[in-house]
Amino acid sequence: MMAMNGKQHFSMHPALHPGSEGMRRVCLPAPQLQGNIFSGFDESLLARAEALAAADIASHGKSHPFKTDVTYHTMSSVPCTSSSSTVPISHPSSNLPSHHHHHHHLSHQTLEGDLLDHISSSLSVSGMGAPPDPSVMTTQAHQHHLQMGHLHQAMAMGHPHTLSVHNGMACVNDVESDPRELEAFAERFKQRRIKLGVTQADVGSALANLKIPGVGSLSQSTICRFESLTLSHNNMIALKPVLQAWLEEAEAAYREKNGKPELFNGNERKRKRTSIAAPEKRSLEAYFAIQPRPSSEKIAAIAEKLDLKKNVVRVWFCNQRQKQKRMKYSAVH
DNA sequence: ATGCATGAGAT
DNA sequence: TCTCATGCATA
Repeated sequence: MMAMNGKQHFSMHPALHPGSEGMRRVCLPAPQLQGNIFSGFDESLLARAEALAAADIASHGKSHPFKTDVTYHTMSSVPCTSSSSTVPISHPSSNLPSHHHHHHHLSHQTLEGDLLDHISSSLSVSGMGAPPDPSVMTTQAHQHHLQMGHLHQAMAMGHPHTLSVHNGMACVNDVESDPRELEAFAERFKQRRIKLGVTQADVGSALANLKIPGVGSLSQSTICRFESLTLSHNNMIALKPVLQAWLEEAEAAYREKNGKPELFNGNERKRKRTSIAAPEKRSLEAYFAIQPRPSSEKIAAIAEKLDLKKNVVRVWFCNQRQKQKRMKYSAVH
């Protein structure tokens, strides 16, 4: 069940962001300086990675007749339907279909296997979704929230509720929410949301009805990710008060038998999503294992080898990094 | 529930 | 150009 989807209000990006003063960043994310250990010879490692990926494919016994299975559709962003263009449609379609040139000089001559050892180990690590390099994650996912000053302000005013600030030493003055607290809340939230018979999409739309300054609607995706804790720690912290506010209001309305005005629905969809074929994806993962942050040149090279658009590869790496950082069961629990 | 993408702001 | 918060489209 996840049929109806109808959200399109937005307008919370600018307000949600830190603003411009120094109200946040009490603690900065851990500086991820890794993967550079190979900087000297990552070129060859990249080549090896690909070879490894290929071997991996073979070992899986499902080699493909043609590796150029890239099945990306071109996205045709249809402006908007005449009626309500609430969507900030202004995508100048920054996707310039720069046709790939053919002049790569990436020597992928698998020479031996001395390096394969540690490559494969790192491969298996990242491939299995294991904790991504503790040196980068540990601190990152624990303490530092304070992000949307506006949001917090609004929440604080609307709800003298307070959550839990009984700590020996408070960071600054913000709500101290540890992972467990969030996890618990997320679970409660989902449970009660379902109890109310409201879908994730509904919640997202309904948020706009809260009239909280700087808070607009959210998508089903975001609500879903909140419930499953697949958002960054900061994001979770920021969204919690808002969702909590909604929950309280919704339950109050429920008791009064007041059906919440569900907003409207009516969204035209027209857009195809790029899909990277399994073989290519495996290669990307192999590359990522040894170099999560390839340079522009390397990205270009990889893109060429895999016959993917450079931008697609770049975005893939960005998303991969994000996933690696997202919460869930990070470290401290 | 998740993959690929956009955009604003930070570097 | 990257990071981060989010979203559309889709499995």
